[in-house]
Amino acid sequence: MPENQPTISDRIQRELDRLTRAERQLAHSILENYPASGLGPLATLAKDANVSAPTVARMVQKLGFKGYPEFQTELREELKAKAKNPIAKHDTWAEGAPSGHVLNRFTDAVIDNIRHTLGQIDPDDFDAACGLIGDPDRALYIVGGRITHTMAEYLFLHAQVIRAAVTHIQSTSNTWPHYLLDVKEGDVFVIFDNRRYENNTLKLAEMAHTKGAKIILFTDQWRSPVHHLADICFSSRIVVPSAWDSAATTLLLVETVIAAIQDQNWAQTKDRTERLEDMFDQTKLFRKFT
Amino acid sequence: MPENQPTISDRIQRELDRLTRAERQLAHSILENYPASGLGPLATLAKDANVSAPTVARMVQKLGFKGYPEFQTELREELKAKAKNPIAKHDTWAEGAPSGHVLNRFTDAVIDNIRHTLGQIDPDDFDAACGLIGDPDRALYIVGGRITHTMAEYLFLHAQVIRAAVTHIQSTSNTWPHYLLDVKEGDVFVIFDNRRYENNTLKLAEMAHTKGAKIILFTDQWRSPVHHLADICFSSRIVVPSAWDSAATTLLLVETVIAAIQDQNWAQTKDRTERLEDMFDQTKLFRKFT
DNA sequence: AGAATTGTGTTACAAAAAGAACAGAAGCCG
DNA sequence: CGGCTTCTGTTCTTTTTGTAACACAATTCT
Repeated sequence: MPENQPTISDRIQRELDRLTRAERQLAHSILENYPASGLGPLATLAKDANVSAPTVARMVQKLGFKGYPEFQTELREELKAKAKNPIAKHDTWAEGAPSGHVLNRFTDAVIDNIRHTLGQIDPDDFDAACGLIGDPDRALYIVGGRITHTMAEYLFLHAQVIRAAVTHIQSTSNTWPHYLLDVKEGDVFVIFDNRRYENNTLKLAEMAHTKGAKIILFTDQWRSPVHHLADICFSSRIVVPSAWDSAATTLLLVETVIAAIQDQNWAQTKDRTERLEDMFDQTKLFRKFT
Repeated sequence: MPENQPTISDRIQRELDRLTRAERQLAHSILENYPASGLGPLATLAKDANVSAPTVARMVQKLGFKGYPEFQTELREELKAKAKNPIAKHDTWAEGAPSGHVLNRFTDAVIDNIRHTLGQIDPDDFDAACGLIGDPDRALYIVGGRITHTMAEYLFLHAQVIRAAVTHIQSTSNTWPHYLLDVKEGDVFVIFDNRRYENNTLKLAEMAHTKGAKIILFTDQWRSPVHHLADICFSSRIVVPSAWDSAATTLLLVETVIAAIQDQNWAQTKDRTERLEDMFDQTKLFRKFT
């Protein structure tokens, strides 16, 4: 007896399309901390979602309840049922999937990776790395390998908005030596290298090192050989129940770096973002007439 | 501050001796199905416990609350906190960094995103999606936009190893219409589209849809307009303390999909991997002699 | 671009709930 | 056993809360 009565949360999601803008906004607010927010007074819920009270009343009726009180009553019933259920579905991420489902196994592993990785990071290293990456007086080179290339590109795309003088190098390409021509002492290399470590990447790192560039390395728990040359090294746990490795933790670090350097150079970022938007707009206009 | 504030349940139990008969009766009724019953109207609670309404009001004041509404508010807060803490017990992820450090703030947000996202995924949808993506009889097209392009590429790189007939399309490129020439009914499109949703992506989706292709969409919590055309839609929470959005959750899903379809087609994957290794080796040999 | 439709917030009203005051019941002392 | 204290339920008032009606805003369609 899996009692798979659709929960109110399910119902909201299913009707999401049929809802209007304000109602959707409200719906998300409800799901945000479900079910607690739905159990408060209507007005509070409305305020939290930045919609008017009647919107709440209307949506609730759209969902098939007679009124807000009835909605709350069913929410409480649901909560009661859930509390009664002795099944500890608390260690399950995707509710409704057995705990052995790949969704749950994989997520478990990734969360674990994150915890381990973050636990080993020295905040000072991190801040120092952000200082280097965000420093507009140093040219920034971002290097990725075959798979890590995606991480490199992700960082590149964002760094490009935040600051000038950013270059993205694919170590797998034959053309990378060209990029090294202009490297000066004090320039910064962000290098991604996970197993299986790539020879090209190591060569590139050596050259950069010789030229006196600072090297920040993102690697895995076993550490790329590049780490001997690196000034700062972040190693992520990347093991997951799969034939491949996970880049999720690395991405988390990259995104955090982005957030940090964006804060650090906020004035500049804002300006550059606006100019970028302008240019996009112009592109669109241009397209219109073609 | 490990916030080991005693829960209201604790408070009730501790005060149990100081309560009178009717109040104790009520207290037990509250604990019976905690916290659901306490979140309903006062009168209901009174009736369920076979006491009068003022008894409820009095007891609640004895527990130190100003009135019943305040009691309820705190109950809701407690519920909210509880829902947040299935694993996020970690006040700080990066030990040694203050909890306000961007490393901790960001990680918190991402874990939260993961939790929300996974909680809303229908495992059947997920399995269905994997079935389609892994089906070697259907051509697979992977589409990304400006930023999501990195996700698309990540999936592409792995899918390519697992199966044949995989194509990676950048919706930002002008050349995408060419790729649609050979699309047949039953082919599969995996489309990534986060805000700000891209018009090109929508157009592309429309064409694919017209041709009778199956569409699997990875989008954010507000859902790209493509979702009207999608057969299966996964929406990730992507909000983080940054001017940009987080792709970490999306990546987690993508990696899980990869793990799933790799299991599904293990024999094939193994074969292809070996052949790929061979080819890499040959490349290396070739280089050796140049 | 204008008209019709749909969605949304403000106001006003009705219902309901919580709190206060009171009166009756039960237990506890002399 | 009667008077006192403590507890409990009923009634009434005040406040809060939900809902309905309206008018304005946004959107869509023609």
